[in-house]
Amino acid sequence: MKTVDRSPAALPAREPETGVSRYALLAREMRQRVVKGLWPAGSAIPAESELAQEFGVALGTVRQALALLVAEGMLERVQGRGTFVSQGLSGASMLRFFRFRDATGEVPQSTILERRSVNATAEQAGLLGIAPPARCLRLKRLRSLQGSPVLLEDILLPLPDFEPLQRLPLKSWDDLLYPMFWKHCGITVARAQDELTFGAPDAAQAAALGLQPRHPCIRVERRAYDFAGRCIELRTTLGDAHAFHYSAETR
Amino acid sequence: MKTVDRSPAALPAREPETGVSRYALLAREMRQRVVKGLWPAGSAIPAESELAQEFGVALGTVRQALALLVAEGMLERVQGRGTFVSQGLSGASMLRFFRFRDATGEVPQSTILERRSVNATAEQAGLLGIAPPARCLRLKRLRSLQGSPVLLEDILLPLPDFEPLQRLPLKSWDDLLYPMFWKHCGITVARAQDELTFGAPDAAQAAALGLQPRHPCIRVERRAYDFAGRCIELRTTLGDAHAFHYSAETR
DNA sequence: GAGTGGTCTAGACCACATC
DNA sequence: ATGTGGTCTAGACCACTCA
Repeated sequence: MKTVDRSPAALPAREPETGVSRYALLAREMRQRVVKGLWPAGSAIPAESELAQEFGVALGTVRQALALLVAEGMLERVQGRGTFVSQGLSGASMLRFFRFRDATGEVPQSTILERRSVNATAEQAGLLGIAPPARCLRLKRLRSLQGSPVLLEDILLPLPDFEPLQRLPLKSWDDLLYPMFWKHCGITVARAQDELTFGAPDAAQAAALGLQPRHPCIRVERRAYDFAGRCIELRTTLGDAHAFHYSAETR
Repeated sequence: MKTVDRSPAALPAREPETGVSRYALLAREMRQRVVKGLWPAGSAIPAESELAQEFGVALGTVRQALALLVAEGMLERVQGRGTFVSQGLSGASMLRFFRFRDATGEVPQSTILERRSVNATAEQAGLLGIAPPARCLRLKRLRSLQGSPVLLEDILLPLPDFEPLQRLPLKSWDDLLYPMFWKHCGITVARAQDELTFGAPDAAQAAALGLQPRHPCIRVERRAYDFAGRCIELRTTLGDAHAFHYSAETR
């Protein structure tokens, strides 16, 4: 059987050395461009045809790489308009773990109870990937629906990345935190990992939530990451266990 | 600009009438073949090239349709071997919502406490899509780890589909239910929807779990569906809230 | 109308599994 | 050796968005 003489070059489907496919390499390169800020969040990336030309591959190969990054949540495609770098999670609301009456889809009001800079514990510093003294911004935040407190949050953000939030007047804080991360600190939240457990609040926590001491609560421990995979937030959220309601699908 | 004369026919990318793409139509057809049993669970479906020939489309179009069904969990592809119809969920273990000490990854032992045929309530019949008198098989089942009861389940299965389980000697029941559905009733569980809430057990339930009356519990309400989208199981599971532990990712 | 992503074709070669 | 899915090419046309 004769082989076809392809021009300009008959490249193998995979890198012979590493065994990594070409579209996977493309995806890796484009991921780097987002992480390094060459393609900022919200901006449009070059058209498929341009990318194909730049990387010297066929259109279909570029599309395969793009599909990977779309599945990861890093890119978003809009027919007729272009391909855009994701702005990251906007809310990732803790409210999805709860169901409070007469409050479906509503954004709860936020009150910052406390804002201090502290040294993270060794464990926290390890999770955040920062070295001692591991300076952090610590927030205590109460979230309310129709005037009633529903969630109490304890948030740890590494400094100096979140320095702008240290000075920002508490009055000008928004109800949603992640858009503020982006607006004031240029930080995008790409992914959040939540661990739910059952537990009781301490006396102060119960009081802040308007609950009896030792009232059963659900505790959500969150770790949030940026597109580089770096942990950029540690958060503990407490809410009334009787309001707990979560829906999970398996397939 | 001249158009290329493609043979044998220049079909449009979409059905002009419906606006549905060709690969979506292909996927719909193949989905039907699985639902109707023409392609039974676990069997290999025809090769890509055969499908392309049968449907009169290019290979890439077939691949696009297959990718859809793989994403749905209906098909599984194995390089070099072929494409197979999924056997469905094997476990979908309730244990993923809990963390009992010294028991990670272990399959809990199952004991059937009760097996009766009952009439479903109107609500249950509606969910199961069956008409009155809505005969069902009702199971009460205790699941234990290292001899200690951990989960109490109340399961409702529509008759006559699950008739074989009505007669099967309780001794020959397996620890996992879904493989039994398939083995004895030919029913595949494609998808399960779980709703988690907080609540207290009644006296009998607490006793069965070896807990104090009113001990805090997590309640899991499950609806399981086959590939045709029909609900084929209603289940309520109770477990100690202190053992509750769930991990959720947002991206 | 120009530019974007979405769909589709008709091939080719590569890597893997099985006999 | 044969057959499978996985990767890749170099085109074409379609549907959508926006200036």
